[in-house]
Amino acid sequence: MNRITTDSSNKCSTCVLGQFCLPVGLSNEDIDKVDTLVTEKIRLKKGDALYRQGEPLTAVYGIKFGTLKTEYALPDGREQITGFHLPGEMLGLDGIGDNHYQSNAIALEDSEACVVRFADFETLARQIPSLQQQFHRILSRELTQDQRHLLSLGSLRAEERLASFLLNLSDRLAARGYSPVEYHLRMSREEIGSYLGIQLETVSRLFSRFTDSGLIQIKQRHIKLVDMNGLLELAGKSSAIHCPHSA
Amino acid sequence: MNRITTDSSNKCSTCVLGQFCLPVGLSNEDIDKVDTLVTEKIRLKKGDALYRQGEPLTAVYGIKFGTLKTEYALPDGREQITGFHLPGEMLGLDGIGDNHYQSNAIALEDSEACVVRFADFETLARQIPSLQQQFHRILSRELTQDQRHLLSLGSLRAEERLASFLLNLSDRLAARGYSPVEYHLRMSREEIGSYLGIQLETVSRLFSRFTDSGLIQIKQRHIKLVDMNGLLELAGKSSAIHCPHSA
DNA sequence: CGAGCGTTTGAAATCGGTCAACAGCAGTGG
DNA sequence: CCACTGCTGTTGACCGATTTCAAACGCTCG
Repeated sequence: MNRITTDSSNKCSTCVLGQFCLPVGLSNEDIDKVDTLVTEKIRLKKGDALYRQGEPLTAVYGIKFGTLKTEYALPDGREQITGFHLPGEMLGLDGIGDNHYQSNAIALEDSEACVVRFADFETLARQIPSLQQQFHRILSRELTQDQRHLLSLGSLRAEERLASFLLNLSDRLAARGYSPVEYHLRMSREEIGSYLGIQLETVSRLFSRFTDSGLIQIKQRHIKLVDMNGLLELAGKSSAIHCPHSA
Repeated sequence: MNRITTDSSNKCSTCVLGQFCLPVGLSNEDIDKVDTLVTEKIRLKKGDALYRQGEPLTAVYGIKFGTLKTEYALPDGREQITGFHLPGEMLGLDGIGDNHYQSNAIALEDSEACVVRFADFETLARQIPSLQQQFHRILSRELTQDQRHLLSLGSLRAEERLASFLLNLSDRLAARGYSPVEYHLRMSREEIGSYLGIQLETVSRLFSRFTDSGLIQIKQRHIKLVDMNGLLELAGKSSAIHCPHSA
């Protein structure tokens, strides 16, 4: 991981991710102020940590590009992946509570994160109401996302969990301009399993089953959602656990 | 449920829950300002909803006394309880993201909640840095709490989940001045099961097993934690999923 | 006192986990 | 260019924790 200073071509004011990230709803003038806050970026290679459990919080982060996972590790070796994070999403928010990050954030591919120095950010948020509001919305949606995840782990069967996971990814990628039906899984079967509270073998078996049922095609980590309605019926026989999210 | 106007004897400035709620870290002068914001309370009878999924958000709430649960309902009838909430904790935060509450908040016993009109709150938070900071901390801790819950549902066995649930309650009650070893469960076996992602029969069986092992004594919903260390070992063979929380 | 939950307990069924073998592909170095 | 090695993913067989189904009990509240 290495820190780089943001050059002028690389500011929030020109970032296409503005619609997902902090600048939502800000005037150009206000975005310029945010630019003064975000003067640094961190480049991560696959496997690098953006931050680790226990480190003091100095900043929160916006993902510029790439994919990260956040995970909790238990002393006995087990670990739980609590989220996969795409460009425009914010990371490090769980560290605000006691000024130390609560989880590890690890890059699943080469990635880059914008550094938002948190103390400065709070000051600026007091001056720009819509920045403050957007930050509250982001935190709140993070809560909603986690609660949907809880619903998945607590109430759905393995099959349903995997289907809604695939649809959730699909939606989030689509919102970012990627194909909703065909994409690359940046995470291993084991990581998917951890996220969904099932074993990697079960993930693999389900992928095979979904393929046999004509729901998906999958080759390595390249997946194609063939029968969206079928997946929807599996996942959300119930509700749209996968749908809204980052606005 | 009925709304009542806060009388002067019932303000944040005199509330013993200040140490858990919004006023943490505020000067007396600033707390007075918060008082002007919280002019109303809602009294709930057991079973009443403080808010329901889909209702527009107008306020967030601080629990004055009582116990609430928050739950997600799936169209097919299944539901997931995402949290049990004690005095001093804030509710409704998941509604900030899109201005509509995402879950139902239901009283498990007669309870009372302080109404924090959200728009006014954001305005005041811009004027009082430590209020803003405390709000961020509360949101962030809520995230941490949910992530611990995810860890529980995703990585622990039924036995471990129940043990850490009991210890988590114990800690939170202790922080509020109640006995950490003996308390009243406000929720049914079914609600515990929903929260932990297991069936009510499993909860019941585990209580019996814990009793036989000399870990607890339980009569109806009155529970006594006899062997804390034993429970700790079960729950947190791994880590202290139950420990920190609301500061 | 009776109705109706909520809870306990047992027995049978099952989903998913565990263990194990193997296949596929990627990277390394001869 | 081709073994060699290691990691990731697939598949099978068996096992077991938890669920499901069912029956009975005992509070609690009208």
